[in-house]
Amino acid sequence: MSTSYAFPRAALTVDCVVFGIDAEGLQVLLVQRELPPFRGRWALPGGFVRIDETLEEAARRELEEETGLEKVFLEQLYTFGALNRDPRERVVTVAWYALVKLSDHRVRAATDARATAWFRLADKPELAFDHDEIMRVALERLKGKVRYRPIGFELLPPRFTLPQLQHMYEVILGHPIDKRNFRKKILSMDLLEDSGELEQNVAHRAARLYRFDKRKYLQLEKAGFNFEL
Amino acid sequence: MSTSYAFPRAALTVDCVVFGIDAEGLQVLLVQRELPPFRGRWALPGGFVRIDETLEEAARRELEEETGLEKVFLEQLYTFGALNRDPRERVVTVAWYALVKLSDHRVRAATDARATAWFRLADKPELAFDHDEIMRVALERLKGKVRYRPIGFELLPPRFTLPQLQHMYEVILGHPIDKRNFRKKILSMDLLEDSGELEQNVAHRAARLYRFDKRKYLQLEKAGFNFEL
DNA sequence: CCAAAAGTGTTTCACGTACACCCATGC
DNA sequence: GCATGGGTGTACGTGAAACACTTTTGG
Repeated sequence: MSTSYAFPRAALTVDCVVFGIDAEGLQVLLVQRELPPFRGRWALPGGFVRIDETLEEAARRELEEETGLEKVFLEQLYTFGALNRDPRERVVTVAWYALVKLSDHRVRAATDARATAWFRLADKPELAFDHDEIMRVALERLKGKVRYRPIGFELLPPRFTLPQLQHMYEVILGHPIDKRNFRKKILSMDLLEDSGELEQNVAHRAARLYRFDKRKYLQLEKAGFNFEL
Repeated sequence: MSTSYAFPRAALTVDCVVFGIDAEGLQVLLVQRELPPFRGRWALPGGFVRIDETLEEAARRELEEETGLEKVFLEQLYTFGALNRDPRERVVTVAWYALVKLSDHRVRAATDARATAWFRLADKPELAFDHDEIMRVALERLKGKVRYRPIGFELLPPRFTLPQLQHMYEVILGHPIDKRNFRKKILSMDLLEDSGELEQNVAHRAARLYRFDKRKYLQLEKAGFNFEL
């Protein structure tokens, strides 16, 4: 590093890939651009990093401003710095991915009037900038990480059934899982607490509701335990 | 994103954690700072990103300028943006980690006269800025990734012995590995090509030299194969 | 011939995988 | 009573882990 830096500087932004899940599969939260470039196109929520906020603060602020989401699970994904990823000027973006409980956020609740919507991955439109590429990387990361870290629970409500949990893994990993083997494995980790209650309003036998015991997971992790599949 | 960006901008840098390995264990390549802040302290090689180069180009350029290293294995690590990580002003750094074949780079070969040196992880000095933190994250990443991606070969010469390979894993993972089980497993992957030649100048039975067959690995990977431990 | 490290097989046990039927509920 | 999905157990095979001695080479 040299002492001063009188050269032109790249602009710095954050962008967030927000995943949710429901019976139809994985969904992403997008916002519609009101201004050029890519006016009217859908894009990842995001924006410029202010000089007095950290990268994570910027990501959370933009999420809140553009989509109304707060206190979501958020992890840094990758930083994209291709020269012409923004047609206006040099912009480097630090991308993040977020996992939210879709049931809590079905309805738009942002403070401004910007259009935001959930899209199924399958019928998502072509996005502005290099946001399709960012989404691809985010999905890859999610697929990889969900198998060895218990982050999938962030996509489910606080109490969930084993079929819901299994469905979440099937959707993300992209292949069916044997029901008995899945239950055996996940229950053998001893990380799920039986809430004692049952699903309501289903037209068939009601499933038990479980809670993920994060406290116990963190203890086991310290002791060398590794969550897997 | 808004249209223009008249606000003060953070400066953007890259920093590289360069790992090498030898009989004594893992080593990191550091450069000594010639200018304030942290004048005289050791730091990760790195520097400002130019407006007309990508992040990876910047990382490779700085590596070459400061340490003479070229064409090394390089992957993005994480982007650090704490508010006061640089005492002068707001600086966001995109950190990378590199794996090099130490044997090729024992000797300093950079074009400028800056002091650079390899340090064993154990007796590395306290670094400038938040570079200790960056190194910690890099080491964690290396430990995690070496088990499920064949990146460890980047630390070894093109032809290496099985004891060398095993030693590399023992050093990075931090625990001893059973020789017979290790050989059985690594050879069963069918990714090592026997060069037909033997180690030279050793005071004991010479070991066979193998090559990692990257071509075959890439094929198998496409077919769904997963490297593991 | 001694030191030092390379190389080699087998047994055991745990875990992953495959697989089919009964149960509870709402309509 | 029937449709729908929830819930359960076992047998088999593969692969991880534990473990000790012989071989080669240089000094």
